[in-house]
Amino acid sequence: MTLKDHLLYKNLERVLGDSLSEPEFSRFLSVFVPKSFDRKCLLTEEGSTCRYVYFILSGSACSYYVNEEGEKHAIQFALEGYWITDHYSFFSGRPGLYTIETLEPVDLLMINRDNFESLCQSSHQFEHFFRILIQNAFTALQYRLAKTNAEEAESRYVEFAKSYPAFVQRIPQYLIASYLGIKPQSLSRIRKDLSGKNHP
Amino acid sequence: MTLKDHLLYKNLERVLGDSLSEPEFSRFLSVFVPKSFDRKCLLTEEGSTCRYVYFILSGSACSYYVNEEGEKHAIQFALEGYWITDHYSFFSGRPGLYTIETLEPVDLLMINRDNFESLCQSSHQFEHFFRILIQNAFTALQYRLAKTNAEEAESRYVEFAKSYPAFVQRIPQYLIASYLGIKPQSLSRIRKDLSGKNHP
DNA sequence: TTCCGATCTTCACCTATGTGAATGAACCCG
DNA sequence: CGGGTTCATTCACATAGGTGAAGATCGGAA
Repeated sequence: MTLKDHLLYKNLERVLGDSLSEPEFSRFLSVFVPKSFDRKCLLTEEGSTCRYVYFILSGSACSYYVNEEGEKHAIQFALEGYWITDHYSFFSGRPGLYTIETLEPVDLLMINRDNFESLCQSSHQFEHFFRILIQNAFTALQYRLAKTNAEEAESRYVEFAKSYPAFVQRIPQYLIASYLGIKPQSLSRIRKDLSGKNHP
Repeated sequence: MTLKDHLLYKNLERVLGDSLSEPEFSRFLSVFVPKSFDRKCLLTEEGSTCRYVYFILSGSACSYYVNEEGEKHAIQFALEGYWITDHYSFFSGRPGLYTIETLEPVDLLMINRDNFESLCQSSHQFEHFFRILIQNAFTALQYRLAKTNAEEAESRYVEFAKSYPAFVQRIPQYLIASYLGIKPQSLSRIRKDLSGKNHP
């Protein structure tokens, strides 16, 4: 089990290739703090500043927006190997818009704003990594929004289930429903209709 | 009229501050190609690779997704001082998902992928700029998606009109409707209801 | 094992938004 | 000018998805 087997190393390697030296990665890793949480813990809460970016090593978490009716609307799901934070709050320092909650017991690595910005300032390579990371996230989010506005709930669910089968297994359906912009009862109805279509 | 009055300089300055020297900016500017378009020109088209990132100097443009029914769904509007591209296609080199069309006659600057990537590789400062740029775009997009899923059409329109009054002036309503995820007739109805509320 | 809270399903009914068509206003471009 | 195209508005009606309530299921805590 070397440094290069680290889940975080593999994550960086996917963008930086093998130009990432072990000592450099070691420096990168050293500014992250490891921590574990039970399920149903809040990593950050709407209204409070979100002080960390989290990298999930095991377990799962979810960020969500709560509207005036108190309904949770999932923004992002994170399994092992995923990054998650309240970008708005983390980068602006302002009170958070979203809440991040663990869905399963979680092991993670966290980095605060100062360390994040010094990593980026001290190393062009790390800044490049985070540029690509957020660029990919942006691309995926834009596609999701296009589909949300252009397609019906049923086809959004079908595409979601096909693209993220692991989420369907591990994330409660009422959160998946909110991620798709519908109510749990509607998702239930859609799944019933679909099972009828698959076994006619 | 010096270099520092350039709309693009001001755009960079907002992120980089005055650490951006004139010679550095000059080098940045030199890899952009200026071009003008009439209204209703396609800068890039669904199915073709999007070869450029565009920076609008004057006029307006819109990127949109076309679903199977042939309906246009606005992704982004761009006025002077805005950046626009098909991120997916530009960065992956794959056939585009979106179409970008000018809404008014446009003057713009365009940069291709090779020049974009060499700028980022040759200068930590420029890579930093684009990291922040996309990070801000991501943050705004995430908020928009949260609102799309959590709020009704009327309040989405009210917030949109308040946040982007210039868009309401210059962008056709059927595109604003599609941006909000509704039909033009529904936006028309919403505006009628709102005018009733404002003048009771 | 039993109980309790959390989640999922189903149903009957409701409403926000979609649909299709008709009309009129605005605006190019000849 | 003038006629065609594009866009906004309105209306009557249709429907996808929401609502509220009632059970059904299931897993964890005692």
